[in-house]
Amino acid sequence: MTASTSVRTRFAPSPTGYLHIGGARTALFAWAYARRHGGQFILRIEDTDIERSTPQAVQAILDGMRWLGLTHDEGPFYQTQRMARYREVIAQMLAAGTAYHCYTSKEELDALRAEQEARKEKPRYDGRWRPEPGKVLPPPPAGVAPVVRFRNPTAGVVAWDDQVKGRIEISNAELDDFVIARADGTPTYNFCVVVDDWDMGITHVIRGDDHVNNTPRQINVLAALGAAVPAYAHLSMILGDDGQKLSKRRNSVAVTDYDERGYLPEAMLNYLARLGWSHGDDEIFSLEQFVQWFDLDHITASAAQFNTEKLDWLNAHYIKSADDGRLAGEVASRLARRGIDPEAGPPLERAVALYKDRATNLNELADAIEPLIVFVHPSPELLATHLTDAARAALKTLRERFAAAADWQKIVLGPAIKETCTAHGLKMPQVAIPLRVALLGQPQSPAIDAVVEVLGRERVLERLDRVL
RNA sequence: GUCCCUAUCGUCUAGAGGCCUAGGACAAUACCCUUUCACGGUAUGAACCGGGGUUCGAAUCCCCGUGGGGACGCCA
Repeated sequence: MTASTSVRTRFAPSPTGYLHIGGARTALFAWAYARRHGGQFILRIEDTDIERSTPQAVQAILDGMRWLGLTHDEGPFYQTQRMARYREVIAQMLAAGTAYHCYTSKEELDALRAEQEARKEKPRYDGRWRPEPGKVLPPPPAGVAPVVRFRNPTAGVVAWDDQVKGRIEISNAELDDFVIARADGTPTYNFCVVVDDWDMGITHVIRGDDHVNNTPRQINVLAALGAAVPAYAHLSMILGDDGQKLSKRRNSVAVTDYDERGYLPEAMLNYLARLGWSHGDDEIFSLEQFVQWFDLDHITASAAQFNTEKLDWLNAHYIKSADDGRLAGEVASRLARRGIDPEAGPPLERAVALYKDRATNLNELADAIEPLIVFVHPSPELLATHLTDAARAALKTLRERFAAAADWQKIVLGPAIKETCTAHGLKMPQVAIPLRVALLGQPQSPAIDAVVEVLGRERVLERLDRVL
């Protein structure tokens, strides 16, 4: 393996809510890129907005990352713990003249913005406190704490080769001198990101599409600092199932909601990997395979709509191929949450093996297995349609055969059912369906001999006695 | 309003000028398998946003529209 220059990527959520689907995919791609190149993946918590950031949200993000198995190599770093560093850089910039104090009040700014909007112009700071050669600045108003603004270049263009979107060029004339430190001295987001990416040696910034417009500003600050400019890859957003922006009202946005809803993390990972990225016609692949294949060249530039049906399909696939012991554990905890003792029924591993081919999620699997544990007395309707006199007679015969069966195994139970059919002049479904109804309270189940076997003799006889 | 991004089946996508009468997958439909329901298998229908260029040739390149998204904060 060629020791490539060490790649360093980061995931930098702000802890104002849960780890949502879009964030999870961003994290996955940044993580995979670092893994692919034997680099480092850094987790950074952007909590400078103290009003909205909460420790619970930090924990929720950590939980989501852990559920997906996206482990970081460094961090988590917290921006609130790096304030001294930001202040230091701001002082340097002030001294170097790449930043300056601005005393414009919020009211003045509002008025300026209103004027510009009235003139149908793009609202922006007009540079009234920006020092220029030969320009005489007014004396600072007394008692006004200034903000610090970045002295953005006025000429030329900022350009970068976005790894997803291609070359993007923005004229400096479009950019204004943005605030890097508030009047109270705290640094702002666009500034912190730059210092952090610089200090942390980030080589590839893989982040959401919504940051494209911040990129030219960040590049300018990086240049003012004499820092190297990382590569940028902007991922387009993920839309909800309905084609609308993801919203907490309509969609499950927290990635851990999917855990609760019975999805396996590998299904989620596979789905997310394939949403906005492709490797030819490949649809199903492991995380390991994904890491080997992942590259920035095959990321889609346009927004993608989340499709629960496809996620369901992948989830069903991964459930089918999952280890029975693991599934039994998942089902046991889900049953326990419903107040059902998972030990009270047949061995869960055997039940899971019987049902896992037909479930699209773990909750459905638990639903299917529940009647093996808790007897569901058939409804009067089911009794009336299925437990006809002929069926009852056959089931009575069957009960005796089951009671006398030498061996409680499919190979003897299956023939016992078949022979009972013949003896009563009935077709297989005419006995099998009433038997399902009697045993499980429902007319559908996996192969009836297998169900009878897993249920065990005692339960089968007891349930037959209760119904007949 | 200004700037930026974006546009292939219902959905996710393949496609980087001829391999495309556009491929795969989910979903849909039909059939097969079957001891019911599923699973599985097979098959079918389904798309290059519109208009101009460039070229011998365009889904692929350029321009203009249109649609969608984003940004324009002492939010992140």
